Amino acid sequence: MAKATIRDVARASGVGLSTVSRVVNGNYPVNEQTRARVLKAIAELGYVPDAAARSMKTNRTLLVGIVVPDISNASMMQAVRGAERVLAAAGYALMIASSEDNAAGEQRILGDFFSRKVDAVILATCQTDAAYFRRLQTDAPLVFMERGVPGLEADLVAEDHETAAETLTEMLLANGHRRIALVNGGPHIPAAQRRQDGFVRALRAHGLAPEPRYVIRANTAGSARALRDLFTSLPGDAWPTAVFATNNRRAEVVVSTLESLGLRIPDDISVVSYGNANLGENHALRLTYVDQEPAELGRLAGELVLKRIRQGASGTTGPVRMSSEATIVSGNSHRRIAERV
Amino acid sequence: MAKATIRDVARASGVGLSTVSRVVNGNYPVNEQTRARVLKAIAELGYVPDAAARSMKTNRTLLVGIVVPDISNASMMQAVRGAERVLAAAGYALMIASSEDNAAGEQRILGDFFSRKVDAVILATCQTDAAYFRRLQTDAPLVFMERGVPGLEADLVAEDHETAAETLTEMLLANGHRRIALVNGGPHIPAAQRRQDGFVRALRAHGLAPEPRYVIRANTAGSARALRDLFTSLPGDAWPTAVFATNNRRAEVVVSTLESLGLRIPDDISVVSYGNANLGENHALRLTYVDQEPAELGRLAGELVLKRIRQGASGTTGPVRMSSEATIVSGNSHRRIAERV
DNA sequence: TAGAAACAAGCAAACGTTTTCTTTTGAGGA
DNA sequence: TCCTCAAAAGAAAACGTTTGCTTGTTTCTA
Repeated sequence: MAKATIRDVARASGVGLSTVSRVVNGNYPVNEQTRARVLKAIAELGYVPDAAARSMKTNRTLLVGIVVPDISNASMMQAVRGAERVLAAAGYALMIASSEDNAAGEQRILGDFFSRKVDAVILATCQTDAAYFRRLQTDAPLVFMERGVPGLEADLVAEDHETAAETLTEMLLANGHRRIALVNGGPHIPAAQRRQDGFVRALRAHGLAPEPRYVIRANTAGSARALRDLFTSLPGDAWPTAVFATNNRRAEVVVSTLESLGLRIPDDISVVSYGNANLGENHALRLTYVDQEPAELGRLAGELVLKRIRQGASGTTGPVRMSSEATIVSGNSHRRIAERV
Repeated sequence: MAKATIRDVARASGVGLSTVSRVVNGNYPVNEQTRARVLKAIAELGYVPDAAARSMKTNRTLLVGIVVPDISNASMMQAVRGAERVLAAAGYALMIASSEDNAAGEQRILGDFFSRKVDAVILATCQTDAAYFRRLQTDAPLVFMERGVPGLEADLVAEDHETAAETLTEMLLANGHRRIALVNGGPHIPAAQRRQDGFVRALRAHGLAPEPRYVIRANTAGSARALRDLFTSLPGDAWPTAVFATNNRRAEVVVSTLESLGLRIPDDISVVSYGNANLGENHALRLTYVDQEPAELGRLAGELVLKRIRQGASGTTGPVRMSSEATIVSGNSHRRIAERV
């Protein structure tokens, strides 16, 4: 019961090696009777084809590598799960490694993956060396997830921050809000910038200009302070009627800051967020937010990878950019207000 | 620049194939001069050994499979991360797949892993078929994580629920508490039973018997109701002075139930928990809890796997059971009370 | 100076498949 | 009855390594 090889099966069923191979792979016609004999032998010997030998001949490993900055980050892992679902269904297994948000680590991992001849790689990169990736791209399909590389022509699957933020802002505007505060991350964060662009675009579409006083850009702790300052420094009738927090951590501090100022949500002020925040089991508030659906993102990445693998070197369609559609989950943290003249 | 083989390197540097192999693997002495020549050729051709061919000869893939029920479960993934760290350092890559808490899925995955000749498998199983696993064990080291299989002699890395619960209870007792309520899951959950055993053991060690009225066993929603009933049905001087919630979800409902009863934590009642609960960004309460340290668990699993791989078939030490040490994180949700006579 | 030991490096045989090419077999048509 | 043709199955050559065995070249000892 050590390890049965194709040879053993051939001997046991009295056929040649090629016949066994054909039965296993089913890519050539084989007589029904002999097929049955072979299958029986396979079952009896518990034969399982050796993946290494097989991929040496076929040059395919049925292996897809995936690199993420942090393997314990929940949203990343949901994306991985989405990708895993579609890849596993197609017979691909997933190799995973975490770069620990470290360019050197990422390169080490990619080197390992490529020496293992993965059929493709999904990559949430933490570096921006376009030349490096251009070299890699020639070896196997490379699909970027979540973060792209400036100046690199490559497949990218990422949420559409701008449109999502625009849609959410749109909704506030449609609910009569005109003075909307944006609590956003610093300008060096690309995603933050894109979300702000969407926010501004929605305002502009309504003929409004973003009011600089209402736009906060700071780290999470700074955001809390700035928001408090905003409310304490302005007269009540100049207060924003809604606050847009651009990520979940910010949403949490926004809620607690507003509550500590004695404002009730949504009666006194509406709050919406990009991404769902955890307000705690007991909080009655259910946030209105843009659902990021990382699993959907992963699914897209997985399907793109499959497509690329099937295309092979041929039919080099140009790089593709895909986004999951932004959906808004409506909670009870916002309300319609009377439009002011 | 297609794909350089060892043959190309040999030709380019004017040596035999074996010499190149020896340079690459460094397991045989080779003249310093020729080694330099070979290394130069390797660098120039961008030669990378083919993992498939290599593992066909060596029967090692440097691949470890890991199966979890849910790839997006945070604590599982922290464990995976812990394992990944130590395995990556030893040159092993990780194949991951999620069984979706489904025995058939798990077997499909394991079949795939074994046909890929993984060097070992780490498994958070969701099935209990000991015979099935006994067969698998002969193929490659199999280390169970978190959940074991009754009746199976196998390596198991799991938290020591009993000791951890005992230690936490111990701490309450040392703080003068004598009437401690346990809010626990149903009896069919093995981990719940073990935690309760630890709880009881600590009480016994102090000459106390568990008071049945104080022990709640129900699902999360039922726990909330039962706890409320407990307090409304008992006279105030028979109330527990502390509540031990056996998991994070329960801790959350325990806190909200107690608060809704008008009890202040920790002034009126102490609360401790097995595992950290998320009380929300804004809650001033910081729970006292047993830290489960899943990453540590993963690290242990990874190291055990490495040990098993190194042992090979030889030195079959009996199956090992390891646990991470239980550490208590002390928050402000409990306090010392005056001992009663 | 001759012979033995020590060291370097090459040859070739695996490892377990897939696949091309060839052979065998049986059936159908003339 | 013979020939042709299709279908089925076998033989053997890869795929890119590792490694046991062998050969060739030094260097040291006597």
